[in-house]
Amino acid sequence: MSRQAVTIRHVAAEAGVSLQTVSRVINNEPNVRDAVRARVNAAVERLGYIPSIAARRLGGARSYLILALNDRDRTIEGWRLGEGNDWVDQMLYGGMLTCAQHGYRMIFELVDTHAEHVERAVLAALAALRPDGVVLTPPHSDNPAITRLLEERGVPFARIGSGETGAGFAIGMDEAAAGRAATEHLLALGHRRIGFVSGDPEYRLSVDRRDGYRQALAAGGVAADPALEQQGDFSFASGVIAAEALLDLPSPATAIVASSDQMTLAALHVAYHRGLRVPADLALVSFDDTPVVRFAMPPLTAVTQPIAAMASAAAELLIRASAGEAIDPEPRILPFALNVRASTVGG
Amino acid sequence: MSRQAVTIRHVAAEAGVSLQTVSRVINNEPNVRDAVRARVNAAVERLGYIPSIAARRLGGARSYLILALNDRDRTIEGWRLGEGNDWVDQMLYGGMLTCAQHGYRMIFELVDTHAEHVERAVLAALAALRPDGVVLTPPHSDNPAITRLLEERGVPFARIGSGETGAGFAIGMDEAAAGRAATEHLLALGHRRIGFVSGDPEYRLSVDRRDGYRQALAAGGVAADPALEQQGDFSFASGVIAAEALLDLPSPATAIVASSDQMTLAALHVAYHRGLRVPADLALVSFDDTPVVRFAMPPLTAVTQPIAAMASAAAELLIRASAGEAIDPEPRILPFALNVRASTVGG
DNA sequence: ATGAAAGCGCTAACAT
DNA sequence: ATGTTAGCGCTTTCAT
Repeated sequence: MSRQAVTIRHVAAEAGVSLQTVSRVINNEPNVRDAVRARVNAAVERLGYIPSIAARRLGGARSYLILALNDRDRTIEGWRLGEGNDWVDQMLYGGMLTCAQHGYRMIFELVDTHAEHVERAVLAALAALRPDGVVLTPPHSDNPAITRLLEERGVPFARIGSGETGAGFAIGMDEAAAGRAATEHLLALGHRRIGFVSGDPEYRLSVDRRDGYRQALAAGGVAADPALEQQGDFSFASGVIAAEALLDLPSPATAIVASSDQMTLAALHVAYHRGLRVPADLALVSFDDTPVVRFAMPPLTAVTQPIAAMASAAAELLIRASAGEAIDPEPRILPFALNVRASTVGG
Repeated sequence: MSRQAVTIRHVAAEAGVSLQTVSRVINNEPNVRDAVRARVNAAVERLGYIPSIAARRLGGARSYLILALNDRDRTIEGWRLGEGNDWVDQMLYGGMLTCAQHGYRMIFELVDTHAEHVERAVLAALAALRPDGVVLTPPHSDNPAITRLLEERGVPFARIGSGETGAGFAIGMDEAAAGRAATEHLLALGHRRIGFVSGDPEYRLSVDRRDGYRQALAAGGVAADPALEQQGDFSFASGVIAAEALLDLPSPATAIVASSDQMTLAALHVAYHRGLRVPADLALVSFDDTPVVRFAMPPLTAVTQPIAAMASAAAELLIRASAGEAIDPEPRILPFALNVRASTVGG
């Protein structure tokens, strides 16, 4: 299939108008009489005409492509391990479908945030694809090397999971509020020794969630104990170490909030091996709410990130922005949910 | 960013050669002196030149795009439910990375196999993207409306999970052998009343797996009992019904092979509610080996589909085929694995 | 409201 | 071995 079956030229001939008129019709531009418009649309329908995205990009200013950039190492590791992390799926769920609704396509790429030449990788994708917009996911969302480059180039972009102001559309959830909600839930259940396992500090949300935890303790009149705060990196292994530490304290934690499902699963694992009952001896609250938490024994209470909704909002904003619409640059804060399950109540 | 920053023209000027020579160098074509080639490559490097994929498609015959087509309803349902099905992830894992290695990109699209106009949807994607190859996944792989269309158009395509011969590269695993292996595993453990829950009959593999089950029983000298064969559709709900039926038999099943993780999880669920111990009272073997089986209690013995490997092979074949290479049309049968876990042995 | 001409960044076919 | 000439299928001026 080297030549396109039906081009704008065929449609123009079929409808008896110029190429330009066909172009106007398929792009919903003004200055076409209704009768002509109908005639062209009929010809498009009859011939089954679909514009070539390559030609549209080359001729005009738009590519009808939205580029989604994910962290290479973490994404591949997730795929390789098959831990059930569905970040990518949820992003596609929200992003792809919204793009499709607007006649756009989402192209998904992996970029290594740590490479000396992040810029090279991003520039290569920009040059090859010339997307109308770029969706950044953590930790790219707060990577100044990337955001600066996009800003310089004038490419509209969205930062998912970032509450920071600055160039690009920030779309996130209130991570601190989520940290508070998780902690308040445990306080309401009567817990006073609540441990917190934070995530990779490279991720801004790791700090925000921990701050929420501290706020909730303070508001609940519970003195902060630095020993109850452990540093993790989202991984199962780091969760094991953190949980061991929290349970080895002279006055051990009776509840743990961990910043990722894998770390919470690790805490569950540690509890099991110590003969602790969950939630009776140790209550657990997780973050992310990936599928595995529903299959854990007991199922885990967890904070849900609205990933699909964030991706959808990002795509929508970028498409409107690239169409020249002026858009409110304020950060969009999307609601999270705390799904209460048997790791904190009943069981 | 309406105009491209650096084009082939800039490179040509920088290197002091014609556009054509630059084109030859970036496409690794012959008839360029080493000295000139080096000069051009230096200019490319210095300017950070990356060819526009749109221009390449328009000018030449190749788009450097591989299109992967998945079933719309099932994929979206999987995303919505968040059951942990990682088919899409594994496909991207194998497909995207292999494409990237060859300078290609994989574009992922959803097509409803049931629509009266499947052809319309596929044609639209072909016309808009003009991919160099198409990867079909079940149930598209065996959908004649799609394969015929691709064949007519001369678009190279691969059929993942299809053992059937015909146009396109068939890349699958030996589903019957997998059904046999699962059954033999149970026979070896002494089971004689082995139930089988098949998947959606629209999927060819559903039939193949069941045939393998029958073959293993026959080879093991166990008489087939039609009551031990239940029809499911891959879903949890259908698995519950099937498991209830198998356990309600006058002579109930002591082991069940179910054609999807969700159906096996359903059987586990039913067993739990009936107070049956797994594997002591009921042994379970699953198909797919998605992440959730590792988190089930007990973890499930399961057959692993080599999805990433199949997607990788598909991408590789299509890229080579679109480069004009003559390729052996024989089906590629990739190895599966039976991961033995506590739902059949020990506990 | 419509059309004609030019050109986007590349590659194919044809020179040389 | 290298350069020149035409397009590819659209959108963008600019005319009318």
